[in-house]
Amino acid sequence: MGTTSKALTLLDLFTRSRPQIGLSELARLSGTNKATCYRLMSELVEHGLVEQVVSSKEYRIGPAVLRLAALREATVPTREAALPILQALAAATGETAHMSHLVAGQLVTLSFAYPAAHGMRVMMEDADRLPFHATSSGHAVLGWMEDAALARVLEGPLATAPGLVPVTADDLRARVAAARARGWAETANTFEADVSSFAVPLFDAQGQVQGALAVAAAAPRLTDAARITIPRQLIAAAREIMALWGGHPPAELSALWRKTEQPTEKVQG
Amino acid sequence: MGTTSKALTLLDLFTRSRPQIGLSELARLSGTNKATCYRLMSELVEHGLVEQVVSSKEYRIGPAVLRLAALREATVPTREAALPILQALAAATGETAHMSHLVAGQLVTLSFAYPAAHGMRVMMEDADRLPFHATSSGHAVLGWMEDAALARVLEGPLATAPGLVPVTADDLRARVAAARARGWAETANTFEADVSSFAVPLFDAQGQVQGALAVAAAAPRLTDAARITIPRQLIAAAREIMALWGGHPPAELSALWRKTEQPTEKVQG
DNA sequence: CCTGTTGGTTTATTATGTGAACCATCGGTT
DNA sequence: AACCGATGGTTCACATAATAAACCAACAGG
Repeated sequence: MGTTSKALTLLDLFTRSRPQIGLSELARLSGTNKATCYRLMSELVEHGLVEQVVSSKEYRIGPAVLRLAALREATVPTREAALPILQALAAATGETAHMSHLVAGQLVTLSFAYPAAHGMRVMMEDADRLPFHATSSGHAVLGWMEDAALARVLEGPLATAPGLVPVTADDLRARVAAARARGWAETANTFEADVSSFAVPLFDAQGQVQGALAVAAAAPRLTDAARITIPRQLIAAAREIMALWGGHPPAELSALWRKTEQPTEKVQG
Repeated sequence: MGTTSKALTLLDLFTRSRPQIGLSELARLSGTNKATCYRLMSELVEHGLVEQVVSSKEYRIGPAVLRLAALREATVPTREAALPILQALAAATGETAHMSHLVAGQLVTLSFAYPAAHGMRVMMEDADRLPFHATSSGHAVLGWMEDAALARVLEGPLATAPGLVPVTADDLRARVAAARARGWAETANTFEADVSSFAVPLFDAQGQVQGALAVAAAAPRLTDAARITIPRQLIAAAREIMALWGGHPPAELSALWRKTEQPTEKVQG
């Protein structure tokens, strides 16, 4: 592995639940030598990608990423442009909507919107990685990635939090297949308790999966009617978002979506 | 120089005006070998910090920075928290307000706000680096950094755009000294034509300069009254922003600011 | 006063990154 | 078509730069 990759791997260790990390812990987590780790972090600090808290000497993500992010949004406005659509989706469904992106093989929630309607909401945190195996977004994207992607996930841990629905390998394969066959994915109580989640994949101009659009609904108030309308609203919103990007779903998915949107029409050979 | 630093230097080449760069040009700009450059970029791509446009093969900033930026804002909400204050400042002054941060020795505009009032506005672009020598923000921060910082700037080019006020070395020294002596900086026609700019430095909890808060006013409509009120409004807003961060100006600056805010009171020994 | 932390530094060893030269491909000119 | 000057990408001998282990000073708790 290249040295640069090692340094960048260190960045991946910073998460929402672990935003500041000391040198020793960082070395432990990354499996690198402390001296190595120190040097790498020093270089990251030098460029502002990471900064060191003066009091505790812990490291945390630095201000340079803000410039890069602003520049990214200026060149490829994926996030900001999609936000209004996300908000409309949240308003229409009355549930939390969120969009996640496939970055470096991981699924990262980058934007979300809450409905104004209900007091109870499914809360989301951005900048968090979603596990492929336990989220509808994960299933939705896996359905349209190379088979190797699913294989990689199956090699990893498939644990769900205690009290939630466990996911076995066969289970996951079936869920991903179902997501592909149906055009959208649905999960319940796999990632968060009492949350039912619906998701569709998002594609770029090259027809590559880029991420997923999802609605996370409070299970107790999920009606049968909502079970039918939410996928339709998801599909409509996904189309809007992809239109912004110049992306489009593969023909196969497009056909599935049309069936979902117009369930009364029979497909005519 | 470490390999990681070289890779990160490549990231710095992407700017607002040059958001996508091909391999050869990147190697030229960075002064590295093409093969080296290729390998470094490949590693950056692998981690999503950079992505390659499929059609042109050019590189651009990748989606991974969005996660990092969201994480940064979640850990240290400098930008988002200050935004309302910035907007209030823009509204109060009727001019464009912007905040820039000192990151890795460079001054980067990270947020700005426009006034609703006037049709004519000084436009800003975020994620752009401000030249120290030609901006009031630059003078403001240089006044409170180590002398070496000013020395470094004096070593570099002091050019201004054609038609604008040129800045000599002595000039710059005098301007920085004035900014320090007065507690705020003021420039006219050095960075943009017909723009007068006012700025104050911002400090963190350790008393280190972190950036600058500035108001960029359209010179034609700048009244004598505004010349007096804008610095006061800047100071008030800077105090608010620093309060959010837990920062505070050094005692010397604090005293200067008090004099500016209450110009009628005589300082009593 | 011992023990286990922490962040940080030094060293010889060696793995890693490097630059020059090379290829294949593209788009425009002659 | 043949040529030119670009481009992105690859190869390989060589030297620089990264590494791991051991060490240090400082701190906290028992």
